[in-house]
Amino acid sequence: MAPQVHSDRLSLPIDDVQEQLQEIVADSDTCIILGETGCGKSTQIPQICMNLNRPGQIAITQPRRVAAMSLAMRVSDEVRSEVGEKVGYRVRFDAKSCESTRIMYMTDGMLLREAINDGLLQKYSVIIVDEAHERSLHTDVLLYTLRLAQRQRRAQGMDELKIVIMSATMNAHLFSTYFDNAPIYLIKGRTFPVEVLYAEALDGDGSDYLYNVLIAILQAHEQEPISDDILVFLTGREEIELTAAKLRDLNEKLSNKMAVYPLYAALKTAQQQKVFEPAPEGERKVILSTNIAETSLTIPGVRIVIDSGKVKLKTFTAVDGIDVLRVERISKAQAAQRAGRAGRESSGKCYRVYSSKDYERMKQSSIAEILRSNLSAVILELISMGLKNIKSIKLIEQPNQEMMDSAERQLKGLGAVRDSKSGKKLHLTEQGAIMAKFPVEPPLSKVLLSSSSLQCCEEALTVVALLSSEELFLQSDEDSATVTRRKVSSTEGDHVTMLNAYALYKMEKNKKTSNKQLAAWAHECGLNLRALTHATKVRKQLREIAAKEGMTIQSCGADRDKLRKALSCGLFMNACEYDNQKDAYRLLLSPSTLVRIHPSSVLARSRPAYIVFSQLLRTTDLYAKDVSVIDRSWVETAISEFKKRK
DNA sequence: GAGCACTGC
Repeated sequence: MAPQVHSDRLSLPIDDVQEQLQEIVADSDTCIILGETGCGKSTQIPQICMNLNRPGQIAITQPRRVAAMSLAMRVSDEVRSEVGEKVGYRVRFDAKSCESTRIMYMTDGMLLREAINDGLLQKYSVIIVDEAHERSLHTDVLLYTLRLAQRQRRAQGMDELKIVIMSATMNAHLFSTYFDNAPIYLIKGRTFPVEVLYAEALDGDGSDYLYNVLIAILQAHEQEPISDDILVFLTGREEIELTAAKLRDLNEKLSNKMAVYPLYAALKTAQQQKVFEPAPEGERKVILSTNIAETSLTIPGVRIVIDSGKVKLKTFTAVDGIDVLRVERISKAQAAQRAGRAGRESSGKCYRVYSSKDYERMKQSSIAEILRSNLSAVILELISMGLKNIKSIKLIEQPNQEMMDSAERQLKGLGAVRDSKSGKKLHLTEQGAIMAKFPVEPPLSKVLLSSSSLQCCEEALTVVALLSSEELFLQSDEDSATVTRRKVSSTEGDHVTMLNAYALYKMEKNKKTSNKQLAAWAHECGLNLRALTHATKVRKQLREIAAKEGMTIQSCGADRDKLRKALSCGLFMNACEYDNQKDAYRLLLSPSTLVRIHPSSVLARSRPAYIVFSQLLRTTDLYAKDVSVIDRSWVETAISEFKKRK
């Protein structure tokens, strides 16, 4: 029986194939469903699965929170119940569900967390992985754990775990191969044609793309109907603000005006929301965006896309353990995704600010996140799920051996895992088991763990929560911000400075000022309120885990040495010694690496003999971010033991 | 004295 289609929802391409889909899902333990944006798969497939009437919940995962929540609301409407009843959602810090919830929308990271407690995912009969083509780190790791869970449940004669993978029509063979040649079913999409135009004259010229993009904007503005909004893809905040300023200048001389809107994640929420408002009468909306507009935000009214062909990408290099952030060429798949943003509501146009030959030279698809990330958290999670032999890990695309070794080395150094007597297997240590419970990078879990015995857990929780959030201090020229910065600054380093700023925020919040007043206060102080509220939630979650794991939660009061000792325990691999001759720092574990303190640090102008930092990033130079002064003796033992093992 | 793309637990 085909599910009932309510008359108050618009017809979808998927409606014509409901019965075939139900058959496919019923007949195969794993299947791949391909469909372009707008075909209705994210709302309809879970309902089709529900009609199979199997016991257990149906989970459908999304890479982003907002998508999980809004899809749950839409489908609740369709089945005529309130969110949290038949259809619910679960994301970090927020959930709506009850005993009788059948369909659960959730982030893939959330399901992965659940898998740490129950590797067999027994409460679910069907798990649908949506947007699998995005290949987020969480999606890829989840696919691996699902494959394991399905096999183990089968081997133990338990209820079958049905897996449905949903993806756009790219690299489908990867998913199919990974799941024993699972059948692929294609749903036709409903998108509008987008005309693609190349800048052939720019063949091979990558030198001044920003200037070329500016010209393309002006050209499009001159030629295209004024009612068509323009979405421009650039790489980062700095060039977006620069281009915005130039366009506003040029505007003075134009008869048809442009309304320019910058758009990037670090932008204040209120300013982000401006892109959804209509432009002033008679003006054309021009949105200058990072790739936040590629998937996370859809802006209505866009009919013209201008694509720089560039993206800023972070890549982890295993040999030296350094994250590199740099501007790179996008892939063909990414170019298609960007162009597609012009055809959401009607036909559109995409100006590519590069030649068709340059396009041909692009990679077919982008390098998946799992191939360019530090894998220590992933490996720790898998080991805590019961995996003993990390050589047996088979991800959908396998990171190279250096990446795996680097993760193993880091985890051993932190005391989270150790070799078995035979040397073939890895054992989770007692510490490691607790570390895996915290949703933070392993070095930071180690900081938390160490803080328990060093009697400074309250402080460590705050610092780790802040390190898991956005940048705390905003760049601000206002005097009031400089005053605040000076007030909270500590000669002990950035971590204690963050702690002081957080204390200031808590004091202000206790005055019970309204949210509006709090925002005004934060702006005045040059503090990022979004970071502070997020850190507050993270801190609460971490504190609950710490309590549950039986850790001692105490405050060190004014004795911040204890906090810096705890930081040293988790971050000892990032300990540095000052080199007078080079006027730079050398990593104790890799003395040939020269590091500088990032100019945003409170220690940028001082030269303490020994430091630890929480992040190393190569941009124009190799910079240590979030730096604390330490005593060499605090890291001595850990360093020498690490060297011995090597 | 330089700027951190984007998600997520």
